[in-house]
Amino acid sequence: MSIEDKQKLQRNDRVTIRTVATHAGVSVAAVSKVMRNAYGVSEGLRAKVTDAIEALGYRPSRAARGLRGRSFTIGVLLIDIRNPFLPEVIAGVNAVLAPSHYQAMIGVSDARVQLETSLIESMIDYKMDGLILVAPRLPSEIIAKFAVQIPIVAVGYHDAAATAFDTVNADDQRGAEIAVEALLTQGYRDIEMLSLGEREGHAVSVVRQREIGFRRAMQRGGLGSSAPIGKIPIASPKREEAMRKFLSRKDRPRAVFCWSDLDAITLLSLAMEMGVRVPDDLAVIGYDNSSTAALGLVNLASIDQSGRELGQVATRTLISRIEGRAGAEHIFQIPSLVSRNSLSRSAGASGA
Amino acid sequence: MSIEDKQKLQRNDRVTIRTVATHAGVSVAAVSKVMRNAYGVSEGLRAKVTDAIEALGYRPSRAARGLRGRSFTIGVLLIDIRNPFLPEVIAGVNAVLAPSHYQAMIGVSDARVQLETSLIESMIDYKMDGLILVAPRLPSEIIAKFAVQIPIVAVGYHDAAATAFDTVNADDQRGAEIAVEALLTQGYRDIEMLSLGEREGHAVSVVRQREIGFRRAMQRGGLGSSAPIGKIPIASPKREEAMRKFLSRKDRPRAVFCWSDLDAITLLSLAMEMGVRVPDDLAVIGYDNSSTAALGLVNLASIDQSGRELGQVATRTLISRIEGRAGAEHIFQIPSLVSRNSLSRSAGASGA
DNA sequence: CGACAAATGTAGAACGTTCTCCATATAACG
DNA sequence: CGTTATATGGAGAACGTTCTACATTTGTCG
Repeated sequence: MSIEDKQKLQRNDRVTIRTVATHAGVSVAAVSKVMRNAYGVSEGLRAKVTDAIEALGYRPSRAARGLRGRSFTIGVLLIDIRNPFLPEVIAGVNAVLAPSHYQAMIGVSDARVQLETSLIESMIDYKMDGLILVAPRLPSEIIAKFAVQIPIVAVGYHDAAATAFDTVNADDQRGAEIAVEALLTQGYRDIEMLSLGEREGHAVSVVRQREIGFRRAMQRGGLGSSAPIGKIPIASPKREEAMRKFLSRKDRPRAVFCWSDLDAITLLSLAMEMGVRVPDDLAVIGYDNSSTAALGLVNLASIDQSGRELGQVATRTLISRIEGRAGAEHIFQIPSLVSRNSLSRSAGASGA
Repeated sequence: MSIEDKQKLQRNDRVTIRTVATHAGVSVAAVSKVMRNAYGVSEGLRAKVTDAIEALGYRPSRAARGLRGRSFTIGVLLIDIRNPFLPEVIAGVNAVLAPSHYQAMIGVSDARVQLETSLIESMIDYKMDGLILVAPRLPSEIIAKFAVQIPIVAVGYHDAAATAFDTVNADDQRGAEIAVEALLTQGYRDIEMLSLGEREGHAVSVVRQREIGFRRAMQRGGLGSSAPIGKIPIASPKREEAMRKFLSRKDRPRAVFCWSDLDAITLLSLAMEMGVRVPDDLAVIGYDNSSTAALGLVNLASIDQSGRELGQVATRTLISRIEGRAGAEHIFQIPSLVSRNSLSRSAGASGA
């Protein structure tokens, strides 16, 4: 070590890998080896280095790491932070990551394709080790293009044909079927689905999948000819308006399946205001089994897809890919019905 | 440009600042100058460089940037992603950041001090340009220590004496006062607060502040001697249990102020189950004015503190500090009452 | 025309890691 | 003892930026 180096050490207070090396009386390369527990490190060396790290409170710079090797960070991209289902996914991700040396950084795209793209690029530019995209809006080819640069797992994105990236999904078709079957079992025949309007065209989207499942189950139940699907806009003023219109239709169905609890709960609320009794006049099933649905005040039957578990599985899948797995995996989880009063008075709060 | 450089360009496909420089026929330093729009760049040079960037689709590596200078990223630390108030703050942050060249990366600490610390350290190690901590659990001295290394703005953290970092808060004391005043105006005298139990001791926490405001307003109303504050645990089984116990007490108060909508809504729900009529038997005011509170089904009066605005203000404050402001700022916002049926039948859904 | 100032562009040293060789020490074997 | 394998540690070149110091050109003024 030269004299200039020593001087530098004095005035600059940041503890770097070099400080550790000096303190432990070993080379920089040795410290790096210990950090990454690479091959060729003796017990003695390891001990010396670990002690020095401890004593100095050394933390490797992620920026510098990213420049050369891995950054031990995985990026999570959320389409929207307001949908209460998504925080569940995050919780699952964090649960798996907590004991590891990885950390999650989250970006929120607010459903804007451009922001989504630029966030993904940023995460790549940070040299993150992998990405979990939750319900991305981007077309499959684009995601595949990014997947060349960084391991990617998409959650809530139905594209079992993708070869460049993995997908982890609840079986949304099956979920919708389960909802319809439950309504059929209760004796309902006059069933409609309320889906998400506007944009959101791709078949990859969970919403489309639920529509497909809805149609199939209706068909099986002998109601194929009339399986109407209404569209509810996302934006707030129009949204309530569309629901009010639905509720006041005189050919209003006897039962409705909503693509998300978000809509189902608002629908329940408006129904109460307008004097439509649930489930007597109208049975309602939602999707996601959000915590609000479980409230006694709301008591909404819903399809449970455990976002938490989805997050956990996605994280494990991503890590396995980071650590070398080739070949895409496409994982499905089977959702289940949580029966509550909005489906049938007798149902109570018992699970399915 | 040497021959080796040319060869490297061929096999390595990453577009770096060097690629751009070669393509534009200028130096690397020149490109960097244009990127940072630094002093000493002619129109001609700027044009050449911008064209090259455009043509090559160049994106600067954040990792490399972080190593030397700024990374144009700001970190946001959330204590919890499930409280629906927090996404609002994020929305505010993103709104301010969107038109700028900054981006937000979010970390979730799940209220665990250790995870919180390590996330802050990570963000520093990433050379992020600044941090927004939302309702951090860390003591002020620790935050101050971090603030030496990176500009910090704390949101929902009451420490107007802090000199090392800025704070942005809703005036939680005032919010609680407003709630009590509203109850007093409705003629209630028998008022209790339901606060957050367990941990969360510091006076910096919003919860403590609301307790202080509650006590003061009760005192002013001549009810100083009896301003009882109950504690509700966070964890789920005990939480409902405590609320049930509260609701079935025979000396149950006529009105209650809950520290958060989260609790108020569950309370409303249990009240319905147990046959306690709201507001006739029990008036309820919550805090945060979450979207669930606004549902007709719930109809919970609440104190609105606009998380969105808090996020916007915090972001602007942080940026001004990043760009050189010294001296701490401590900003307050005044919350307002949103009156709804849980306070008084006549209230309807009209604002305050 | 000479002297000085201002404007513009460049070279090259950081920044803090990782990781590929390479050097040395030790062990194993005939 | 010489040879070869193996285990251990180190030197030093990347990685892609930023930014200071300097060189060059152009402009201005007496």
